[in-house]
Amino acid sequence: MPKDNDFFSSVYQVVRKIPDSKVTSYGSIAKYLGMARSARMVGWAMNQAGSQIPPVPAHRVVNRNGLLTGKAHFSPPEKMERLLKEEGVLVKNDCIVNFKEHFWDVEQELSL
DNA sequence: AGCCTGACTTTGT
DNA sequence: GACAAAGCCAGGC
Repeated sequence: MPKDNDFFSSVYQVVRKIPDSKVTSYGSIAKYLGMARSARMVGWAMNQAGSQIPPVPAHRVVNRNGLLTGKAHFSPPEKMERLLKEEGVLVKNDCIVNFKEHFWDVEQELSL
């Protein structure tokens, strides 16, 4: 799957560029890649993130509401918010506190 | 081929 | 402000 791998690789690269204590949304990544209407594909890509080398910090990717929608897909679901807390991101009730402050806009940070 | 599901987002009621 | 529906692409059955 070389062709599709390119899209996934792009997602992984962007996610890896996310600095500590920062998070982003699937939509931002998708839009940056030109698939603004396919945020789900980003999530699907994250599904393979665990199989990628090096591993992708998928815990820094959340939905538009700052909700840890993908935490259930982690090895232990608690690992996601634990990692976020370790990086300085407060998580409460599976939601990121001060999400907009921790939000890392791909298009903005990468100077699109 | 057809239908259903999914780590999303936006819009309309 | 909350809930429902639609749009989107890919994969599994």
